[in-house]
Amino acid sequence: MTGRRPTSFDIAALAGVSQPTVSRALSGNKSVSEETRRKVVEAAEKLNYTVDKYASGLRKRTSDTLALLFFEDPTPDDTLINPFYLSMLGGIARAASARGYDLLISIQQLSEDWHVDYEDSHKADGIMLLGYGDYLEARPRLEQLVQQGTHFVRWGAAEAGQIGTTVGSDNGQGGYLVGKHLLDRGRSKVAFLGLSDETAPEFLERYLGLSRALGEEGHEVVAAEDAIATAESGRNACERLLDSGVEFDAIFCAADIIAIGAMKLLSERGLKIPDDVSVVGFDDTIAARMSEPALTSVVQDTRRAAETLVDTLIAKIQDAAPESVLLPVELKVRGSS
Amino acid sequence: MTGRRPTSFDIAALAGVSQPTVSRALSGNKSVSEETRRKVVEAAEKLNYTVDKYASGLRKRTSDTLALLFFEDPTPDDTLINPFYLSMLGGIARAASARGYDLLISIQQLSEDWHVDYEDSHKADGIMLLGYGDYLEARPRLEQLVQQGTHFVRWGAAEAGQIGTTVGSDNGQGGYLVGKHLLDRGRSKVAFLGLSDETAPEFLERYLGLSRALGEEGHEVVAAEDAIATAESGRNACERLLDSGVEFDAIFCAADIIAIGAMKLLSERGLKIPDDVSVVGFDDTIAARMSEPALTSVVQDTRRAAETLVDTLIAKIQDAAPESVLLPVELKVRGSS
DNA sequence: CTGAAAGCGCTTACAG
DNA sequence: CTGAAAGCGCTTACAG
Repeated sequence: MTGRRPTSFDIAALAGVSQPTVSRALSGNKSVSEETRRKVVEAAEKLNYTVDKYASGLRKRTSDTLALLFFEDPTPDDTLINPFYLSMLGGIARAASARGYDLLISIQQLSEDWHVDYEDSHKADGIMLLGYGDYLEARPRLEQLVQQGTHFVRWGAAEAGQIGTTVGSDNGQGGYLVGKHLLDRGRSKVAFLGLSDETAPEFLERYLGLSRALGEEGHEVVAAEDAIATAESGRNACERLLDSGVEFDAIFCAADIIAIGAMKLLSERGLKIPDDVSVVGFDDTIAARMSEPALTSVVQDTRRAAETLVDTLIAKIQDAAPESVLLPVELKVRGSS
Repeated sequence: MTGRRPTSFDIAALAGVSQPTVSRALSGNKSVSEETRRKVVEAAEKLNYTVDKYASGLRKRTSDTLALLFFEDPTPDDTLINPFYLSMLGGIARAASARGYDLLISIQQLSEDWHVDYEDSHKADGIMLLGYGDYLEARPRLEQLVQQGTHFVRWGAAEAGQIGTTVGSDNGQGGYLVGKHLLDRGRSKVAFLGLSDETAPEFLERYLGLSRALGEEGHEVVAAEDAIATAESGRNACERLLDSGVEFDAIFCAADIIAIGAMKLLSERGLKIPDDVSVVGFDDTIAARMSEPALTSVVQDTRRAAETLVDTLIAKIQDAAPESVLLPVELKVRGSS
């Protein structure tokens, strides 16, 4: 550091006003005259002054910071964050910044004691939870957050009975669109790769949506193999599906990354996509668009999702008690179906 | 929010000691007796107390926070961060956390006035710069950082003449390994997709490494088409390459994501990979491993890169003046070559 | 090994 | 519209 940082007293001296006036001028306080504000801003620029976040945070009792907690999928091999969550990062960072908040990031294991951090130690005014998978395991912790009055918003399944405020895509509608589309294409023996129980509520909603669409035409899901959001897991699930001998003419994967693994196995086994099997994913990631053939997928509006998440959290911080939000999705049909 | 947060005075009262002793006990100060520390820790746990980051930061004049600045590639269409940088995020977050630092994130446009932030306003003790592409444009800003005494470490090209401390992969060695490998496979008419000028020093190093390997056998790069790190750009560059009529039997793409786009175009044009054209990428992303055929690529050790970046920055913060670091790379041969 | 005192750099009533 | 005063919750010399 070239000398010490300038403080508001240095600015005050240079501008010929008192120190509190510097604070008022720079925070946009209405009562400061334009003339005074101009002098202060000029002095601040000259000395390259910025308000000390820690002093200001201590006094105001707010941090102007949001925390983003990524929860890792419990992958056996490596520690991986679902690419879709990662793709939301940019939008969240931008949205937070546009609204005057800094963004603190942390990667968490579901097993860790994450509830006592961040807002408790006054690092953030509120918390966003992303990629939180296992509903049952985390339930007590979410309840504790609610009880402590912590401001938080969860990304994920937004169905009734969820704890706290949630922002998420309309997963049920997504699954339903996929079912309708496959039926349109003359495919009625649809298998599902993903989790279809309460441990992964988003995947479950997608499954139920598919099931509903098929049911309307008198069909049902012919098979469901468990897969978590990794290509490896998708590949293995697809292998179990093939080995089970169940007949199918389409596969709906609960995430693109699962579909990527499944498609790779299918082509290794000599199956043609979409002639022998239609494949559909969810998330519309880059990998999906670039696969061969390009993957039909359910699009979530990442930018809007990110903004909604941030805005909802800020509303909570301001005690506005916002509702949970369900964002519309869209089906993007490509070569794989 | 259930009442006000407890302070160190509350803990002191409960533990029957003075407030400074609470601070000492919790910060691990050696002079506190074990007996006293135990009482304090017990009281702190009982009241769910954590040290206020803002008060502590103000007093200590350090923030125990690192800032990570992502620079977006100037994509024409959408705002995208190179997937490779995103893949480093997890490792960086974990490494920072393991060393007792919080991590602040920001997405930046190269054009913005990013130097006056973060350390200036005392939000972070140091800054990591990732995905910084245009060397020439950013040079004056980096020089200003150095001049201001800001603690920062850059990820990227680590060749001589770079400003400040840099941590990066041995891109030259990577390009060289690719050249050798292609020659081994009997391919000598190698085209390059990426940038091969100073605006993208990492890409340039990869290009030069390839060129050196080919040169040792009396060959040279047959063509170089500009591409930035997006699939779209890779596709376009590959199209220009094909349309140029230049003969080639291999393509080295400066990033996997470029290769993904190029491979897609090649197969649309009916070219077989690797029979007609070998394709090699750089970064070893998931998309590369999952493409059809799987992409030969240069592997950067992401975890080690992330840890080295964080450790180097912490060393700088502690005024240890660390050297720039060049990390070894490895070639992962797969079906595409 | 522990306590009393000072002060980090701000913001916000309180006066005028 | 502006200034003098107090205080946010800690950490760190300074004593003892």
